Order: sequence, then structure tokens, then C-alpha cells
Amino acid sequence: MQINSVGAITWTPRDLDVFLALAASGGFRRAAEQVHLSQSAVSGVIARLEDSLGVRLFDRNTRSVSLTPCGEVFLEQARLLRAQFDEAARRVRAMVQLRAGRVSLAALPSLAATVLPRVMAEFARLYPGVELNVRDTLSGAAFELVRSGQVDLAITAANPEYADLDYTALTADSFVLLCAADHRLARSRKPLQWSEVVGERHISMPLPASVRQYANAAFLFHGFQFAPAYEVEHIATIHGMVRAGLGVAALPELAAAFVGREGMVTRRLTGPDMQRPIGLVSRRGRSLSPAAAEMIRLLREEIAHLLPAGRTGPVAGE
Amino acid sequence: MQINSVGAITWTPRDLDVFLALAASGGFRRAAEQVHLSQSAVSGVIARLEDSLGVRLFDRNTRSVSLTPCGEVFLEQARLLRAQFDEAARRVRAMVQLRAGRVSLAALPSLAATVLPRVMAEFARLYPGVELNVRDTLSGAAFELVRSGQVDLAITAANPEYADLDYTALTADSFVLLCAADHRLARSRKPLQWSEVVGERHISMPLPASVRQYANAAFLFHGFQFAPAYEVEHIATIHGMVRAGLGVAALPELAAAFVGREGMVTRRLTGPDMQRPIGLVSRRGRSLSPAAAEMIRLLREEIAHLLPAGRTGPVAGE
DNA sequence: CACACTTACGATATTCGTAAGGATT
DNA sequence: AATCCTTACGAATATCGTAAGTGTG
Repeated sequence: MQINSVGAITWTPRDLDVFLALAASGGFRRAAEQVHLSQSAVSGVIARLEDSLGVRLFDRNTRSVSLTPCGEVFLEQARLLRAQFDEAARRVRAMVQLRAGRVSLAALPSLAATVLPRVMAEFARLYPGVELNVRDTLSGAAFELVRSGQVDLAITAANPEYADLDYTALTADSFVLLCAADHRLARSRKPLQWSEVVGERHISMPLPASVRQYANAAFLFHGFQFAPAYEVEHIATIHGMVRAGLGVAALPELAAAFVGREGMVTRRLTGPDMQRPIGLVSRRGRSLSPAAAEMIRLLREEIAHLLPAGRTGPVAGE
Repeated sequence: MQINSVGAITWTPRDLDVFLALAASGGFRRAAEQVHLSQSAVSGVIARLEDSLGVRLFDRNTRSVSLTPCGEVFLEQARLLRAQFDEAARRVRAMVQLRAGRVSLAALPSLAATVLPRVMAEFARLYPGVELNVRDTLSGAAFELVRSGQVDLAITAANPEYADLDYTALTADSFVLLCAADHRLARSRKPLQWSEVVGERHISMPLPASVRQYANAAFLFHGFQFAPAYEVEHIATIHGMVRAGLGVAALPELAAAFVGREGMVTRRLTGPDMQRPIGLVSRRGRSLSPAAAEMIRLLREEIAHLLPAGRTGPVAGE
């Protein structure tokens, strides 16, 4: 009964439920049952509520309980508040349960065009509520996008320049040679030595592409300058040209894995290792969204499926 | 660290403030200062919050604290929630402080046209945020409107038929006679006996009006049948007709008080008391809105001002 | 080595339930 | 006379703060 100076608001969702139950049931005892409390507890909650607002919220008599005009106003607000509580919890839980959210990632074009689409399709099928966002960029740009927070994740070749970012290896991509089915080198399926392919007409990508950089390095490692006959931007173009017999292509196996196989043959390139390390890049110390974590899981699964067994180390012949 | 089964949500506005402070300040110690708590308390609040949602909301390291993706989502929700809390308190308080709300009342036409407008103007001036709603109705309708909750309040003549409603007397209205300034009865200002006015040409209202009912009763009380020469609906019409010398009018003093005085004279009608009890009607056991309570206060004030001193009892001659 | 979050533990405050009290129909 | 809300009081629970612990830059 004392007229306090309208204390700070400290209502819990529970208090609101009690209020709503009382407003709905029109009786302290009935309300108490609904919320699994004793009447006296309900009475206490209501008293505190009224105290904190400085107004009587209910007109009580022994027969019935009804809202005062202020109570009506508060009822409206309490409903909104309750809904907002539920909404807050719902949103976060939807995100945790992968029913909502967004995952954005950057990937090397050679991966974005090959392994990634499968994973994306699977992800979209499993989690239709999650927005999916992919950018196919060169390796440097991928790192930058992660660093600036524009993407959650990048799947790209390792790069020690970006030591401030977390890199976790996924696999190491060995090179294969892709050639037309009627090509001379297509007669056998056995692994090839790099020296056997140096003299061919090669089709590759321009220098900024990691595919090309690793190819250059591989040739250099064996004492040759890599001078491709053609330089094209897209993996699909390489594919078409190889099939047409314009030349052969030395490609990381993940980049070659999904080109249509018809009319072409891939042969493993062995010899001193020249592998492309592929991994995931994310901001150090920042946790990933549940959706991004799940995307990683699916990626790992897909790659494990493609490159079975202990295929993270050097590649032996098939 | 234990993975609880995502407990029920029991966040207080305080918890939200702690969360918001931490998100804004990026440090437990700084957040603790902002909300006047110890770091450990802040740590505890955040831990409980994360526990209740089943997700980590912040990435912490010794140097900095930053929101996780789920934390970002929760931040958005927490802001809305906080705003909704404030809004709820604000709405109710605005109502208590008469900065918002609505008061609807019914009044007898004879009052609605005379005393009420002044009070309404004063109310509107003092509390511009409060919506004002008046219906001028006959006595019976006024009671019905209160009973059905369509108006908060009625100001009308007492009626024992509506014993289920609260009636609190405001005043008792004595009758006065209104006549043109050049009328024979206007020569004196002294109180009149009812017997002196029986023979005049009277102007009154149709039977349903309480003004007419009380006039009938007054005449009957003195042994006469009241047979007005004219019956008109509106007080302003009576006013015009009286001034034009078409007749005189026996009116309750509140109903006569505000007719323009020019060209007319009022004389008190004394003799055996025949007063019209005027009072406030509201629903029994239902509290009034702060605005309605204030309206009552202003009404009382205005009436006390009009009918000074102990003028609630029988009316002596001026 | 310094700074900042986490955990442990004792003190405090709040809340709940039982039971008695009071008021209204 | 019955019903229902309010108040009082003891018990349980939860929270806060101090202080020590741990990990990171």
C-alpha cells in the first residue's frame, strides 16, 4: 500500500505470464493453477508489478478480478512484450537449428565451378531456410573478403601472407593431366611423369589464378618454363578446348573432378610432389555461425567422399 | 560449460542491459562499470544468457570481446525487447500522468450545454494528450452507457433504478425561473414562490427530459398539473424563446447558469424543496482511469465554484 | 609480465509456499 | 456462511562481490 517512488522495472517473462494468466482467467486461484504457483505467489507478483508501475492494474473483489483502464493498456503492452521475448528466443534458436541464417563464402573459381556446387545443392536441400552466398574470387581476394568480414569463410589455397587469419587444411590437391580421349597420352591410365607432358600444347589460366601459379611452380620445379599455348579464364573453357583436341591441361584434381568426363581422360601426374594445399580460411578468434560450421562439415564430407582414404598426403598412382 | 537443455527464458530487463552494455563496450570491465556491477556479475549474467539460448553470444579473448553471429542476431532482438519494455512502462505512466488516455462521459443535455463545456475546455487545456469524449443523452441512456461500459462516467440525475451502479452526489440543483428582462416577474430579484409562477406561459422540454420530469413533479407537489405552452428539445431554444418574451422557464439552476444573461433575469424558486439531485455514475467496483478521476475533480471544482459555500443542501433564497 | 575473463565461495536479497487474517457477496 | 484476496513468516533459491585461477598477447 505504501506509495513507493515507482521502482525500476524488473519484470521477468514469468511475471508477464502471471499477469496475462490473471487477466485471462479473472481469478487469482485460477491464474495460479495456470502458471503452477500458489495464489499468494500470484498475489505477490501482481503487487510488485503494480508497485513498479505505481498503478492498480486490477480491480479485485471476492467474486471477480477485472482489469483497470491502466491494466488494459498494460495488457496490450504485456502481450507485445511476451511476443517479443518469444521472438527473440525463436530467432536465435532458428539460427542454431539451421532454420535461418546466412552463410557467405568465397572460393577459388576452380573450386566454385567443381566441388562447391554439389555441396551447395546439398546444403540448400537440407537447410532451405539458410541463405547461401558464394563469391568466386582469386585467392588473394578471398583472403581479403574474410579479413574484412564480407564473407564468413573462404575455401582456397594456403597463403602464408595472411597469417592473421585462421587456416585449416582440408586437403592437398595433386595435379592430373586432362586430355582428349583420342589423345596420344590417353592410351594408358597409369600415372604420368611431369617430364612426359612438358612438350605438349598446354591450356591453362592467366597468371593470377592459383591453378596457373601452381602449374608454373610445378614446371619450374622440374626445370622447365611453363608456356601454355592458350590462356583462358574459365575452367569450362579449358574443358571444351581439351575435348576438342586443342591441347592438354595440367589441373589440380579437385578442379578436374567435375568436368564432364565424356570424351576426356585424366591421368595422375606423379613425381616430386607439387600439391596445391586447399583449406578453409576464417577470422581468427571469431566463432562461425552455426550455418557456416555446418557448411564446413558438408564440405569436408564431400571432399572425403571424392578423395577417399588417406588421400591427404602425397598422391600415389591410382 | 555444461550443455543444459536450453532452460526457460528468464531474462530481466537488467540482463538485457548487461548484454547491451557488453556488446557496446566490448569489455567485461567496461560493461560492469556502465551497469554498476562487478565483472564477475557481468560474466555470470552473460553465462546464464548464453546458457538459456544454448549458444555462445560473444567471442572472448583477453584483449577484446566481440559478438558471435548469433550474438548479432540476439543484439537486434535485445534492442527491440528493451525498447518494448520502455514503451510498456512509458504508456502506463503516460496514462497515470495524464499525458495520454481517454475519458468518455455521458451527461444530461441540460448539463452538457451549460456547466460541462467549461470543464471540458479546462480539461483539454490542462491535458492535451487525453482524448475527451462526451455524449449528451437522457438520464436513462446515460445509465445504460455506463452499465455497458461505453462511457466511463455519467453526470446525471439520481435514479434508484440503477442500484447496481455507483452513484455519488455532486450537488442538488434548485429550480430557478428564467424570464425576459422586461417581464412582469423580472421587476424583483427576490425568490419566488411556485404558486406565483403557476399561471405563466411555460416553456419546457418533452417528457423524457429530466428537466421536464422534475418540473412536472414540482408542480404536482404544489397541487398543479404542469402544462407548458411550448415543448422544445434544446436548452438554447428555451433561452431564445424566453428572451423573446414567449414565456418563462422553470429550470434547474445548473441548466440555467450558463445561458447568456443578457435580456433575461433568473429568480430563485423556493418553497417546499424540489431539487434535482445531480451526481456521478460509474460502474461499481471498477476503478476509473486517472483521466476520469481528474475529470471528476475538475467537475467538482467547477460546481463548487458555481454554487459556493454549503450549497449542497436545500437552497435558501439568494 | 600484465591484463582480462572465469570460477569458487560466503553473504545478502528475493521469492515461494503454508497458514492465518479480512472483506465482500 | 462461503469464497477469495492479502499479509506474515520461515525456508529455499538465486545473485552479488571478493578473491584466487587461468589463459592470451
